[in-house]
Amino acid sequence: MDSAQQTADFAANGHQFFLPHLSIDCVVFGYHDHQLKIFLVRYHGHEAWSLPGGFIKRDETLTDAANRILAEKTQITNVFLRQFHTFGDSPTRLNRIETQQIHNKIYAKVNVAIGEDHWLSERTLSIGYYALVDYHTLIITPEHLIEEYGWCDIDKILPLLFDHHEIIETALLTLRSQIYQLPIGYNLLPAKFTLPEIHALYEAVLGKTFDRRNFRKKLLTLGLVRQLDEQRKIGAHRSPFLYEFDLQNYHKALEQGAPLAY
Amino acid sequence: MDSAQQTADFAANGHQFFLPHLSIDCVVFGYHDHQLKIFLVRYHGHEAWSLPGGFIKRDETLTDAANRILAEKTQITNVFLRQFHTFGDSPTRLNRIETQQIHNKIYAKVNVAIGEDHWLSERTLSIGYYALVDYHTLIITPEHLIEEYGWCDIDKILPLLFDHHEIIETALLTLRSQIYQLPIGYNLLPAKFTLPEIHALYEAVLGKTFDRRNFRKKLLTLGLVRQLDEQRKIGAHRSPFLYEFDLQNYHKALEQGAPLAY
DNA sequence: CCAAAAGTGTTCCCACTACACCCATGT
DNA sequence: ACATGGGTGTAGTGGGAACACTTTTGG
Repeated sequence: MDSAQQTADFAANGHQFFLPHLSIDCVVFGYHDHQLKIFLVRYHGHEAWSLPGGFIKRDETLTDAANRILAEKTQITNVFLRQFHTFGDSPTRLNRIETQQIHNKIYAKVNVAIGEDHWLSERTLSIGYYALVDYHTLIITPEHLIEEYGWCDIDKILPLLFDHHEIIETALLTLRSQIYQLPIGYNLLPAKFTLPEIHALYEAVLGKTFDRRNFRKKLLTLGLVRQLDEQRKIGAHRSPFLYEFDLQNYHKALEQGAPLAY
Repeated sequence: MDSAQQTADFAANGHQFFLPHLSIDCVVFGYHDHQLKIFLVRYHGHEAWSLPGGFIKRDETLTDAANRILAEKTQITNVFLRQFHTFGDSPTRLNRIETQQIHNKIYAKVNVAIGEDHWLSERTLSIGYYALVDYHTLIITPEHLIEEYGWCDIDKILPLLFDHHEIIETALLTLRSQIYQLPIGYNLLPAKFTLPEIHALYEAVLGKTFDRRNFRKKLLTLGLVRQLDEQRKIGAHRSPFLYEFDLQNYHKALEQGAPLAY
């Protein structure tokens, strides 16, 4: 956990180590209980929530920065992480006073006043990345300024700071359009999963329903999954078979594009 | 045309009006003579060519900046212009000395020395936009520092500064993948065009061949084009029919996505 | 035995594919 | 007449879509 001192240092000297005017925001998608979810944080001094994000070090590549920021906030590494859009149109981001006030409230926690000329008050464009992670493997590294964090259902997104609503909206559209060209699932499901599980995942992500039989046929035809000889006990009902991804075919599909479209 | 004085002023004071660390580069696609082409410029002091680009004003939205930069360089407005990726991984861009030297050579033309601490020597990420324009409507506004400019065949791209090769490569991949979801053509062809023309355009963009009959069938089935009652005289051969886009269906397809895939 | 969830096969149809001959025009 | 390029139709097939009953399991 960052100490108050470290946090205050960042506000005072961060501009020496990080590029100003640019940030990275991560839309972390998880999946649980038939619902697509997004990981959000709430900073001190605000009712509104935010996407986890950070700044780019002056001597670090953009890709490295995105992975580092995600790892810092969630301890997740080696994850599906993709840039999807850069945001620089929002009126809030153009307004220095608004930007200053937002940061000022946050840093009040460590008794740092963010003035109008502070580097954090300057206009900042945000480079959006989205990640697909296993809902369960998320380990949070609480930062000093974060009061609360958690998963939020995709259809019950709370009020957000800046243009984070637009960023989530765009990320979701990107995810939905890329799912037609790329297989997903490997990053959102446990290693072994049942057909109803991956079926419900696709329905949750795309927001529509698919025929069970056709869905299975398609996955097997594409060779994306392999049926195992095991079943899962789910209590009072028939035991579903377990499946696993065929990683060879999966990665081939990732590279070449393999529509799982209906 | 920018005067030498204005250009020198930009180098000296540009950082007051523009955001540092960020630029916009435009990949302008045109189409002519069965070839997909890209508009390139060559700066003073360099053999290598560059994409037309520029900086974002401090009080201007990102979208406005992209349109302004394209308009400044090419006089083109109201064009299909889309952000596709932000580049920040290239070693050249991380290397301050290389960046300084490149700018130094350019600005030698106006007798401005770019030092190691000059704002133009700082690390800059580039936001890539691609545009589709009519090859013939391009009117160049020669800038003081530009020695040469012109269209370059997509498969004969010359040596380029920075990571512009990677930017073009990514733009082309984006164009090719989006053509499967979005109709193009309206921005690359004259208002009235023949079937062989749009057919050859698709072949040039996607780098493969399509059956003439199936291609026409698909376009008409989708309702993207309308056959007109006119023909074009093309000299010693049979006169082809003219077609025009059905803008209503065209825009519907742009919003909803309409694969023109084979 | 009942409720809840999972497993499974067939038919239809449309859209993609492949394919070749005739027509118009200018020289 | 001929060379060049443009126009046009049909038949086959494979993949997506629609559709309902049976099996398992625990209570």
